[in-house]
Amino acid sequence: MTHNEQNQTPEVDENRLIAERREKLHALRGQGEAFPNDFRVTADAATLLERFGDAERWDQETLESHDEQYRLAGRILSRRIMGKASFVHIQDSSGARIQLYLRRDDLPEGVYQAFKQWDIGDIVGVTGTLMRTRTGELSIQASDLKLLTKSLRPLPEKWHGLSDQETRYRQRYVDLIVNPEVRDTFVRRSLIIRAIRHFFDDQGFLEVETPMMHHIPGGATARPFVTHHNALDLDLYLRVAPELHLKRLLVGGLEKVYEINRNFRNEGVSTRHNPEFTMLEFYWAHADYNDLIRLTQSLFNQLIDDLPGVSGGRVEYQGEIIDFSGDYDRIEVVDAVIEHYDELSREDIKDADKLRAVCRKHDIHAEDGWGWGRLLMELFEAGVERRLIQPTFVTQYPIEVSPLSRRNEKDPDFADRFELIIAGREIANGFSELNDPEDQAERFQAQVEARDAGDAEAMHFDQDYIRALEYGMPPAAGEGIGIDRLVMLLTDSASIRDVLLFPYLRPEATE
RNA sequence: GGGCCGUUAGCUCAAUGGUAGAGCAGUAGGCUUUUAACCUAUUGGUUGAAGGUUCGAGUCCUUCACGGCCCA
Repeated sequence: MTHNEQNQTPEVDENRLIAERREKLHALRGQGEAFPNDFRVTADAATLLERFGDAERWDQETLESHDEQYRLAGRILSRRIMGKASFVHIQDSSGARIQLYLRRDDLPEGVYQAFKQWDIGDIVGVTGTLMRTRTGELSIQASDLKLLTKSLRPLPEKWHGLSDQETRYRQRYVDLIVNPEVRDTFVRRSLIIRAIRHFFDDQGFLEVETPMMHHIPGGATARPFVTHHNALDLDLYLRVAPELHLKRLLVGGLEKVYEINRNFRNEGVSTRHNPEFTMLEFYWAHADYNDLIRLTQSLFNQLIDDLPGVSGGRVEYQGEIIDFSGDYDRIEVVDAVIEHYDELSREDIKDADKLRAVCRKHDIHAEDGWGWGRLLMELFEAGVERRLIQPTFVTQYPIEVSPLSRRNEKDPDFADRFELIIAGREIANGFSELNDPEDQAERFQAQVEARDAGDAEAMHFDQDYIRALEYGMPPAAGEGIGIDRLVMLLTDSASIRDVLLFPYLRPEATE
């Protein structure tokens, strides 16, 4: 028995197709270097198709006189062998597919014979000139061809491709090879994140990195993952949010900071939740939540405008047209709830018994220990949130559910906080920051009491954070934007798994 | 956590409780402008796992695993 059960057992799914390819590989080993790395490309498929794609301007005659040699490397996706000539489609690093025309007599001695033994999935290097076929497809007429990597496993079928969701997520590398739209999604994700960085850099924010491993989890109400440091014999938590560290930086005088990084929350997995996910958080001294709203709106206006394929700030998401242009609607939580629940009036809002009764009436989950603030939010989430399709800033959240936010000066039971709701989902959450160390200590204490009463998501008391506030944190505002959910919106993806290269899945059953 | 659906050849899918099949891929042969190339022949299965019912189970029942969708 192996002493490391985590490591995979040897391959057991070796089938006949793989065995045949393995034999071809063994033959290759006998003929010299089987995995050469001396082929260098001079062109890529997308660029050639872009530049020479116009069939009128670049007809066969013009291409012949162009007479330039190109070297491309890519994976064979399909083959049509017609005796002493063949057509092959390869897909290269650009993601585009280009056809090769191979004629025995154009290639060095023996190359064509060797090629006929190669397989779909093999990676090849081709040297040749451009041509246009009788049916008008821009192709490369090969003068040389080299096998760069032998593929041992057959690719999914050329026509139906790979559609099994589980295999697509588990073997994303195969999904990326055969489903071009998957590649497009992740290219777009990268563009979005780059644009966000660019925006914040432009606004004078400093990108920082704060710890992923915390002694005291904090910054969000969520269950953390626990891990263990062996040498120090110490339990550590994977961070649920970077908030408290970023605000320590405000104390330290880094007054405009942002971080784009992973958070980890120990909760269920669904089409909207992955145990690890990417969050943007940014903090801005001498600004309040109204400044954040303005900044967020300009971020979204600009981001969506610059995105390829978007016009007029409109994006289609799952059949709904979402308009990101202009100013977004604003509504206070209380107004939204009163509007939606006829039986509630403004005077009832701080009446927990009344709210609890309304929850019961609408079959909304409510726990005994919850105060009016928490109940109000349950009513909001159950009845209102999913109806907010167009971007909407929902403002003024109860203090009970906002343990790190600054109190509203007119009604200290509420926080100067907002969430940006789009397509019925929370996309951003921001607020004026609480920088009163004594108030913060009391709020931590309330969280600890909730923990003791059984709320596993409640926060811990972070003494060092209080100490930092006691040195004085400048008045500030801060915000978090869920990158995965944003990318879902902007790639029309129904599931968070479709915007994560390697979404979390349970381990595959072994044997 | 609950409900519904799914898991059959490498891939995509069929198969009234009664002989497990097709297309693509593969293999062998033919074909020097094809493009889901074509023509001929042909290989390939622990039907997710384990039990049960039955003369007989891919199909019915139970449990489990994994996945999808919805709900909390």
